[in-house]
Amino acid sequence: MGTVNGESEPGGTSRTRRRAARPRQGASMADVAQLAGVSSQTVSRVSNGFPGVTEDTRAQVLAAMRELGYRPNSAARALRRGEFRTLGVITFSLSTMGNIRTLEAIATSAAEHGYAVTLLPVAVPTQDEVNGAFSRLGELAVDAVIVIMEIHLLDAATVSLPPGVQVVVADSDAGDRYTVVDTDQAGGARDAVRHLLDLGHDTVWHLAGPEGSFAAQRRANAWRTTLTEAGRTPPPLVRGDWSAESGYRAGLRLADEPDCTAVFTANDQMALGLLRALHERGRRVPDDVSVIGFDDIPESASFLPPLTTIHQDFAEVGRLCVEGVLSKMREGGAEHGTTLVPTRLVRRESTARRPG
Amino acid sequence: MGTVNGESEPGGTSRTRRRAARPRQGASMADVAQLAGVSSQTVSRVSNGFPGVTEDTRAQVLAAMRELGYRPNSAARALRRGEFRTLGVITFSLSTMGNIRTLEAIATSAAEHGYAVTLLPVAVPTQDEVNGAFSRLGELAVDAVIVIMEIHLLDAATVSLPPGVQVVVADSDAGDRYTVVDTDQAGGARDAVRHLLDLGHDTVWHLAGPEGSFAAQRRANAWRTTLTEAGRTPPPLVRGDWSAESGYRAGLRLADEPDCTAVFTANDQMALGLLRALHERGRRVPDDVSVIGFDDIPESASFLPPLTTIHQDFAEVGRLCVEGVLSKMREGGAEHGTTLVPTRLVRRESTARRPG
DNA sequence: CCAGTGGATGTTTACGTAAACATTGCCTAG
DNA sequence: CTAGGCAATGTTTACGTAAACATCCACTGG
Repeated sequence: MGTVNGESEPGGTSRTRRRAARPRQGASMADVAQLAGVSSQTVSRVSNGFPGVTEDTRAQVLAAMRELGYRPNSAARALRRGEFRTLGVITFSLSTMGNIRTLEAIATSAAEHGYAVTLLPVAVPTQDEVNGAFSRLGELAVDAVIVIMEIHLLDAATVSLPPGVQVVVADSDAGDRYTVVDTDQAGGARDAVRHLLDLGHDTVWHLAGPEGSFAAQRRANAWRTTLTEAGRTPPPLVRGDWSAESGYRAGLRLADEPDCTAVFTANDQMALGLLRALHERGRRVPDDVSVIGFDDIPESASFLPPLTTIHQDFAEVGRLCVEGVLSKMREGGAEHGTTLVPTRLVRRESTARRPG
Repeated sequence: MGTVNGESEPGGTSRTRRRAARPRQGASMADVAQLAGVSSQTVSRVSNGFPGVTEDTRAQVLAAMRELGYRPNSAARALRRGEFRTLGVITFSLSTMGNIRTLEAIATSAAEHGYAVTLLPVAVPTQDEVNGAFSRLGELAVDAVIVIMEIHLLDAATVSLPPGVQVVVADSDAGDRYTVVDTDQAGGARDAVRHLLDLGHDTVWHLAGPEGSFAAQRRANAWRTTLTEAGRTPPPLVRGDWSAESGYRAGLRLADEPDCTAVFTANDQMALGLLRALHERGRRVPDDVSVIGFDDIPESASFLPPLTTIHQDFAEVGRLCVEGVLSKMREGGAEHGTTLVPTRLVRRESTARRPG
């Protein structure tokens, strides 16, 4: 390590020593300016694409930049401009496909706006962990934050944000306290139930997600409400845990319900398990039982039969999160509210008119 | 825009105007220092937990920090220290489970080392896009880069990194040109084949991944080599595209091969489809046909029957990427090489002794 | 009793950039 | 022909932090 410096050489100027101490520094504006024979301000103008520079001068500066391999120092930029051009994303693990797709869309959309994305993973969804993520945030180089997290975790956290840092929350329904972007869970569930009622089914069974999940709860509520409003009696709720395996177990039970001709499953994975159980029990889909899912994961088009489902536009959610947080930054807006992203019914082959 | 300034007011000092122009700035060290009645250097010492500060003074400074809601400005810090404490991750979309789990482990591990993670998504895996990501990187506030990408995409790219930025590549086999951390694909495939041979099967069929994938290629090569070394004749290769649907189609074909008693599938999704096809054709697993997968996705334990598979430790890959890149930064090492993360055979119920 | 020592704290400075202001020189209108 | 104006470029300064160096003071040992 020490051998690199060559400190034994006595004549080293302080400049040389500094360089040696921080070898990763590249060329600065001053270096480029000197080589190009202009002032550093002109280099800055070229670097930022500002007007007021002759074509000749610009070319000369660009040449010098290339020769020195100049890269603007983003720390100095951020310090000078007072902003980092970076968005922080707090998310509880990347375990669900929806979160990931949302994150991906956020990253892409942020890049389009010239923003980078910094990830703040929360390993365990405890209150402490979430609090920790938010306080670490204070020291982090971000201008705004997007939280992808169910609201009950956020609720528990003592959220204290650095001044001037805006927040948008995805996957939540706390529109009264935060700016929220979310899929229209209720609308999607309503469309699913209505689709089955329109096909002539007397009622619709529901295979719900776990109790802890607000998304599951909202879908279940909308299912119940829609049935009640249509004058039907909601059958007993069947609960899974989002997994295909839990859908399979639920399916074995539902296969034994003779008057069960239509099932709305709270996600596609559980629908997959359900399809398998019904198939094993000799209940044909869609001839005997219609099944509709939720999410429209890539595989659902390849299920047997291809699954009718409710498409969620995660990409749009991510995009709106970014736009929302950027506009809040510009306008300093503090007002809350929820932006709902509509779902779309995707008709495939797992639903049909009521038998008989 | 101009209306915000209130420029008509004549008496505004330049200081006031500056504040108004950048309202998001919080308290600085100077502010804390003034309130605490100490110098800003002392605040710096407290902020960084340096010794040489009386307990009294420290308490006073901390109180002042709390009162003003002081947060260190990370841009100024980065500028001063010459490093960002941030790792960049370049990845081609977050479409595969493996990449995501690796990314998650990277983020967690980086956080443990006091580093943040910035995401550089490459929307389309074209040469231009990859090049673009690498050049954007130059302006980005990162000290080092981890690339999660198959090597042929990286190969095509004209990779020019800013000086001093170290790189580690995951999911690749270019150990001669980069520092690589990867799952031991060949070892895993070999274990899978040997497991089936040990169970008495004459030979092992292989349902491979798509031709474009190096991971698929390495698994297929190891499959062939292991069979040949054991003196068996490799059956014709069957190719899928990683999807369950392609596994199902392949399964329908394999079900008609009477001497196919053992199949090594290049991933668990295809194994799922294969299981379904075999079930439909009345070929019992594992009684008639043994099936082994690769990856050990969470669902595979719930397949019917639970899938014997090769566990990939994505978390370990991510962790090693971070450690590797950090140690390269410390030591300025330029030497390349590949670190292999071992796989593990997970015995469940889809494999059994050869029938008859 | 005083020089010496070392811990606590203060002062100066530079990091690289870009805003604000200053200067130069050429072109045009009167 | 010259004042005025504008485009191109240069100079100064501050952003917030932390390293390096300077200072102060209390205590110790001879």
